[in-house]
Amino acid sequence: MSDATADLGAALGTVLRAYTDLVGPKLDGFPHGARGYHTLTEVVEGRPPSQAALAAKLGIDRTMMTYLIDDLVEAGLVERQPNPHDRRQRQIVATARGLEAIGTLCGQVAEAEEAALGTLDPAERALFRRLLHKAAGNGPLHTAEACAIVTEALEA
Amino acid sequence: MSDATADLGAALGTVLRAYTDLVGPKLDGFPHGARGYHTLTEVVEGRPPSQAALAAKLGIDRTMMTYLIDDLVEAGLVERQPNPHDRRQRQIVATARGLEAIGTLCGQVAEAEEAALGTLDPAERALFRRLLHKAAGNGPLHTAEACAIVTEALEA
DNA sequence: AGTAGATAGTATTGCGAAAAGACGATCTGG
DNA sequence: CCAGATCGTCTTTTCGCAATACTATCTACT
Repeated sequence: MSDATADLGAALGTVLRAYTDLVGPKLDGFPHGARGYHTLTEVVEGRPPSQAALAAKLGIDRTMMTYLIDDLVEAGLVERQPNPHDRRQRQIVATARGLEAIGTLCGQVAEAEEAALGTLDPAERALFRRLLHKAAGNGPLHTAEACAIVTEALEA
Repeated sequence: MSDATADLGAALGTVLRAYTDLVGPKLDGFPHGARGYHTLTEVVEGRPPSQAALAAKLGIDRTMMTYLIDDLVEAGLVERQPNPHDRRQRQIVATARGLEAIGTLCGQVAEAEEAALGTLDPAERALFRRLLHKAAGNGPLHTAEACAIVTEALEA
């Protein structure tokens, strides 16, 4: 038994608050703040997703995704492209400007994230990230490539 | 550099969603859901806190705390008691019924929390909890006592 | 003492985000 | 070819939450 302390939720909330407090300001001008940034990140890695796929992945309603994509398009960060295989869907692809934005921001965001884990020493932070990713059901560190993908794409 | 993957927020959100999806139903009838439950938990451990202290700890506005406490009082789970040292404050104390409620629920909540960490094996879950608590700035495992405190108090 | 400023709790108001429902377009299975 | 499901969009409604204001009380400074 021991550690099943039943207050995981409270701690989770506290850390999430630290996250939004520290990361939020870095993403101030960004369309929908952290949510918009996460969306763009999700667009970059992997195949161009449909809006429904994005909504499912980010856990938001598909009716919201419409407006979110609207604003990302308006900011010139992504484009809607028809999917030839299914004309109901719109594939969301990042523009050059979108890649550039991530390239600029991901460093600052990573920095703020580190600060949000301030009470953990570096080794613990890395371990925490690893466990968190696994808990989120993402591949071991499959997400680590987001920044790499961007910088690589920018060079091309 | 290595692991500073800048998507801690997304993973955090995913895990939090799993948490609310699994724990939420268990706390369905509870006054303000998980938030009310966390509040009551906070009330039980440590000295009877003021409403402002609770609000600060849980990261919610003090204007909300009024209604939250109102509903907990109405449900007979806590009481407002004047603080003799500061007559502006109301000390929030748990009633017998409140203790009983936690005693009944904390097991179910802990179970649901474990499920929310489903992709982690038991050893990883314990480690994750430990790191999360430290990241949240709570003492090493100071929170582990909540359940223990309750069961102890119920025996008295 | 006495006054000014801060803090605790409460009541009221207004706003903005998000879900619900409906709709046309399109795909899939029988 | 038809029924049902899915995708994206639009409209409407709901509701949580913060901002504001007010009273009572405490604290600090002079």
